[in-house]
Amino acid sequence: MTSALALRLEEFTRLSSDDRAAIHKVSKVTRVIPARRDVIREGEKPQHVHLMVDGWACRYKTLPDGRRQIVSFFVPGDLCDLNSYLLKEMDHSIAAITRLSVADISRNDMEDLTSRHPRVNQALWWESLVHASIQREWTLNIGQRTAYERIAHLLVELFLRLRPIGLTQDSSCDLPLTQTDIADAQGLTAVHVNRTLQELRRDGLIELERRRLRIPDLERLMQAAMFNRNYLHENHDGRHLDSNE
Amino acid sequence: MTSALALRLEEFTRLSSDDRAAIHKVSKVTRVIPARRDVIREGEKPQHVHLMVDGWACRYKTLPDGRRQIVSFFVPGDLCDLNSYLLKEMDHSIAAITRLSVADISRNDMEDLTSRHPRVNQALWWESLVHASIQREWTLNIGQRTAYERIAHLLVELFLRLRPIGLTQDSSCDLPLTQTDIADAQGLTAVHVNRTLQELRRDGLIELERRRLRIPDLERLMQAAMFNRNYLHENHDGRHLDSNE
DNA sequence: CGGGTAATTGACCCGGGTCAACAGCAGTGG
DNA sequence: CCACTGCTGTTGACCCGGGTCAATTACCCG
Repeated sequence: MTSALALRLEEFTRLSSDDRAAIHKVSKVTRVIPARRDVIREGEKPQHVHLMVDGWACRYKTLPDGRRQIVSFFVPGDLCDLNSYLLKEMDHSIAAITRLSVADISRNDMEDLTSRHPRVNQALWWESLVHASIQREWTLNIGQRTAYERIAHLLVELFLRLRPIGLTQDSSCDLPLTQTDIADAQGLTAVHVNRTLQELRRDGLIELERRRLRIPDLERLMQAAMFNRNYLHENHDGRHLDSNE
Repeated sequence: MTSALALRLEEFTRLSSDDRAAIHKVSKVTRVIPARRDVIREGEKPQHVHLMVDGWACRYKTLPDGRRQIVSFFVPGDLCDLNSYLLKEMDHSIAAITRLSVADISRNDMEDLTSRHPRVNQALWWESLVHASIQREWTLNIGQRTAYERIAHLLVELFLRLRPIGLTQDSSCDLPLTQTDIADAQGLTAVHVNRTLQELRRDGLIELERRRLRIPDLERLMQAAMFNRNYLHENHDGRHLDSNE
């Protein structure tokens, strides 16, 4: 079975079976974290690259008075901060949303992987550029979109991120987020998220219950969100690489 | 005279005079852009790394209906997206705020610099991690802080970023942003920024006129902003490198 | 069945938005 | 030197999206 990371990187470039094997080797689960527990906390010293093998997680920051902002979600195949060992301490925390299987990859293993597999190396950098781009889109999202657009946008983004790693079925997917999670991610309150989700349902844009999301008409939801796919830098089969040299 | 980029990188690590010379060579201004003009636009293909040599710029994104979000500010010594040539097209635009001198660095020159100067290479990665961290802090800022806190936070951040590159004088600095710029960056309206700046002045936290900012008591302003310096990952003299191996 | 978390609802409120007028000031051209 | 233009900053009156508080109602799981 192909690892989520390999599937993800193949969004950008074609990998050899050798590349895939190397990725597989590095995707070995080293820790299983119960839902709602921290993976690593602000202030700690980053030692490893964390690869999400299975389950969902989020990055969050808090203010002294307890206000909390989720700044990103992680799904399988995502990894946090390639080079983070350069930093003295974490500026944020990472928490499991579901039960989470993580591969803690050492700096050495990472260097092995990237130096022996230039294609993978490049794909990893692409991955981190995409994450930076997502972060910018979130800034736009929270800064400019209305609650209705914001939530629609988030749902589309997550759906599109789950697709290449095989975690969607047709027009639906699991969505383990609580309304409070969505609220913390979008700078809203849970109450307002609840009301806005009802509006989205009423408008026939989504069906959502029991942690299960269905998007009857993706195009229409994207329109409601003013969703512009370009920020995800989907590449497919790496054709672009050849054309960009 | 030392280039802003070198000063910036020396926040992270000590550079040899050889390193500094290499940075200097790459900091040659290739373009001067009038204030308020785009440096590069969403949809274009990124060809170079852009190094801000002199003047201010911003990254922004827009929605189809014209809403605009500034997602970052650039000051001298900042560079955009080390590896952006991996992407097919820009997901955002960059605009000059003041008259702007840019060094467009080719992929080759970049590779020369990084392969021949490992210290610089590492420092550049640190730089990009810090930018990612700033982006996350902005998400927190817009998502959770009040207008008053937000603006205070932005002013502190900019002041602290200007300091290592020698663009502050004691407790003051030039601040070429208009109130509309601040509004677009913080998800507010210019009207509200105006009122909030007045509050900040009234509370004696800032003096601001004619594009000149003075912060009489930085500590107090930081407190008002709930400013936590850790996200800037200031390192000083690179002592940490030794301790992290 | 009990206890806890997540979702929902209602009543009310407020931070910040909108709209519109106006003032200050810099640069330009005559 | 002044009039003109255009941007930036300021102010006032009014409004609304989303917040707050608090009570219920599902669910979930042992």
